[in-house]
Amino acid sequence: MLSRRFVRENPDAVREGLALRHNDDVDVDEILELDAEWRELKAEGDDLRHERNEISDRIGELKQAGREEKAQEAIERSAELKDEIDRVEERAARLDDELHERLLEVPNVPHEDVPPGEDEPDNVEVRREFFDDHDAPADPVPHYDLGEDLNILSFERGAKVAGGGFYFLQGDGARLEHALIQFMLDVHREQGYTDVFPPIPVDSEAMTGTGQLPKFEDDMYAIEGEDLWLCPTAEVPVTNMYSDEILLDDDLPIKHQAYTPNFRREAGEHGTETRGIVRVHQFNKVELVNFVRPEDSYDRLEALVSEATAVLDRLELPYRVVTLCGGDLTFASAKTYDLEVWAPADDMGYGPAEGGRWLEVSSASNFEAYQARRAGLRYRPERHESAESLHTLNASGLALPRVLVAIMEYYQNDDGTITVPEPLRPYMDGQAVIEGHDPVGEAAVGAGERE
RNA sequence: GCCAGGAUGGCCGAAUCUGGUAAGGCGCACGCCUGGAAAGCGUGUUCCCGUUCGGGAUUCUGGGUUCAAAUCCCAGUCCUGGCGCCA
Repeated sequence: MLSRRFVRENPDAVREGLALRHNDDVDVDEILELDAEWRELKAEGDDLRHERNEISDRIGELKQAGREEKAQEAIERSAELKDEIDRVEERAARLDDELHERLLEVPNVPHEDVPPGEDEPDNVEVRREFFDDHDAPADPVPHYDLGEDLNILSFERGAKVAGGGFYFLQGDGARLEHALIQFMLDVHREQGYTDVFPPIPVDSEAMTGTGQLPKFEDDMYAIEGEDLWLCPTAEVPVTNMYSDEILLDDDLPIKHQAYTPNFRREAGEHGTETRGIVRVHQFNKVELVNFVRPEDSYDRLEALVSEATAVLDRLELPYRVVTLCGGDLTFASAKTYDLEVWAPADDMGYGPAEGGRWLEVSSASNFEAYQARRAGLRYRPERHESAESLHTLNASGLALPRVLVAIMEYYQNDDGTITVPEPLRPYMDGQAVIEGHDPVGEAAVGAGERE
């Protein structure tokens, strides 16, 4: 969250940031008024308390000296003050709570590099890789059809046990998923990342620390009867793992990677564009989380993008990097780059001239001190006596299902098989081609092909 | 789940029984001292308000008793140990 002091001293910067985001839910003037009123009441309450503290000290002295009558007078005065303090502070506390709640709903102020714009089409392309002589099949089958043809994907069975938006990976499909996870973890370990495996349920405090709560409650799965939510992204447990701690200057930068399943309700997000495994309720992801000194965070953001794209580079999948415009920027982020992989099968609106479409597989964001302030993440800078907020960043490295989509569509062969990208083969006992599996059960027998 | 013990500053730790200035140590920063350093001495090292200076809050959290709570009472959270259950 933004600090009270920052909002008080830079209201115009906050207003401009909101305008760039096309956010008109936040009323800065109202917040400033609340703040001014709260400060006035706090000063009043502090003065009253000061007076009462002095009287209280005197009572002790008078009692010691045996001057009961004087002491009794002071006790009466103290009781009067107590009532007055209760009145003033009750009002102050109400304003304080209100102010806190309002501030939790103020998004981060975008960095000056963030381009104007309302939505996806306004994002600015930074670079594009592997397009010059790409090797996509002429007429690729969409992953959802191919996956069921090969019996490596089953949506019906997923829906049977958990409902729509869940799916089974089967046989080589599941193997490819495992291979990708291990491959990504190995790539990032080479880049200096330390592995962590976090708890999957997270509490409300953690969700508030990274900014998912209070605004985005509807996107999360809640666990009934507990103050717990299913992890929507490893960003939540990993960023909060050092909450309310003070790290040493020597500890920084910290680079953690975490593989976790992620759960999102995605209410109202179903349609042709999300068919298959492009937008599902549960997906695996390797997440990169950085804790850095404030002065290093923008250099780190650039490096983070390279660390995430290294996976696509090694897989030789066509992709591009875009800078998100103000309107597309997420709540807690000051600047974000999206990594979009090319899925050639479905020619949809959001895609390159070659056809197909862009699929976001990672968002690399600098949150500056926004999350650190909410989560209580601090460090002690060298040659400073007191602790201050550090900066946090994260990027997916990468979200699995969409990478799987890209592989299935980009590396599919004319005979309906899929070539396993070279770097993944060591993780699949050297297997080079996914040929699919025979269907299981009576449905297979009655499938019609035989005379 | 049951029983017992515990939670004090960046860290360690005293004060809790017996309510009245949160001791001391370590680390770190600044200053003094020094040719320079070490040692030593002093100041500082959480949050909030206010211009220096000051004031307020803060002993896990929330209530209560009291003129006054780290201290007494109630509830909760977490940690440790023991028992139980369990992949």
